[in-house]
Amino acid sequence: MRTIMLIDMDYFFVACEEIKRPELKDRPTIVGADPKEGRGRGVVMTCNYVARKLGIHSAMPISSAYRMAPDAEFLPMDYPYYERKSNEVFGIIKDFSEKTEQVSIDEFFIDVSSKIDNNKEALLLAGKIKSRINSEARLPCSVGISDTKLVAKMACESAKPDGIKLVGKEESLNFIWQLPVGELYGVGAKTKERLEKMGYRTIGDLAKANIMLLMKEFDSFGIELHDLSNGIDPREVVENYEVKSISKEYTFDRDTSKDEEIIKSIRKLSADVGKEISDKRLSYRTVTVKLRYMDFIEHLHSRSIRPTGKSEEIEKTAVELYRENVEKNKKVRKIGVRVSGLQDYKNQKLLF
DNA sequence: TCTGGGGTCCTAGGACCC
DNA sequence: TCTGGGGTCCTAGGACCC
Repeated sequence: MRTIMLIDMDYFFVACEEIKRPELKDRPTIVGADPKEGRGRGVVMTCNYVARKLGIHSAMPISSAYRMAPDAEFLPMDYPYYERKSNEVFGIIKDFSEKTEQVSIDEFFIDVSSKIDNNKEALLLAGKIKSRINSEARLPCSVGISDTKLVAKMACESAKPDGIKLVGKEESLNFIWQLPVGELYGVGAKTKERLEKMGYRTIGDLAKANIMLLMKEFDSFGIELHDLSNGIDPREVVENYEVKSISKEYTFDRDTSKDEEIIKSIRKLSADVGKEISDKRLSYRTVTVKLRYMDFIEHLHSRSIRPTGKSEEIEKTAVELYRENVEKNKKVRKIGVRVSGLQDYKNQKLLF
């Protein structure tokens, strides 16, 4: 029997800030875009539970949050700091098993099958991990435990905040079947809508659906939906080492069609991406420029070149792609630069 | 009311090669 | 009159996750 835990940090970015300034714990605190007196264009990344009580939540436009709580503490992202805290947490987790996986900056899987014999021991171990993260990294987290990644993840959701929830193999179907279909991992807004139109409201409805019908609507994704909704999820906990792409994006304060302004941003973004490429000693093959226009329509334009680690090539290619493709009659809202086709520069050198 | 930034994976058509 | 088949790479778009 497998036992997998998902450890998910509670309101991570703000919790990190609260370490530096404990007084924030009693105040609504938001990490995200600069609200600019309500004119800011970004969103809320995370907020603490004091802010949530006021109706604020992640992904909400920062201007709405500002309107709801103008006196809240609005903090900018300090990504390098959060990354350090994330690594600290991952280091603690790795003490408990060799089978670990970082899912995102604030989520980690750990397979503890070989460390425990029963549910009681699993809960005990989860408590130990949680309290070490609490005392050493000084951060709150929640833990979901089950025999699959899928159910561990969903159990964790219901454990939040600051909780531990174990869903045994026997109860796992009952547990997920009562949940709305949109809660299934991998089902987003679009798929949810299509599923509801087909008459499936809960994950249980989906589980009992005719697989042929699902395949007709979703092709191979239909099989996946059928499996997941029936608790079938053989995915292992595996640490994923290599990065596939690196990107930087920037949203203008106001939509613009000024070439100089846009190209200036492309240069800045290219330099930032280039810095990361050289810090990580990588080479890249493909440069992509992303343009989001004022109507929110997005276009990607990419070009593959000879593998290189040179920062200047990013800028040169990105500016070319922009000039060749930009739609002159529409203002640009957001610009992005991405590189992919990454390889260790060391290995790459052998090719020349 | 207005809608970020950083990622991953999948699909599909066309080019190109054998 | 009918115009291969398979594999891989490139580009673009879309859905999803945190």
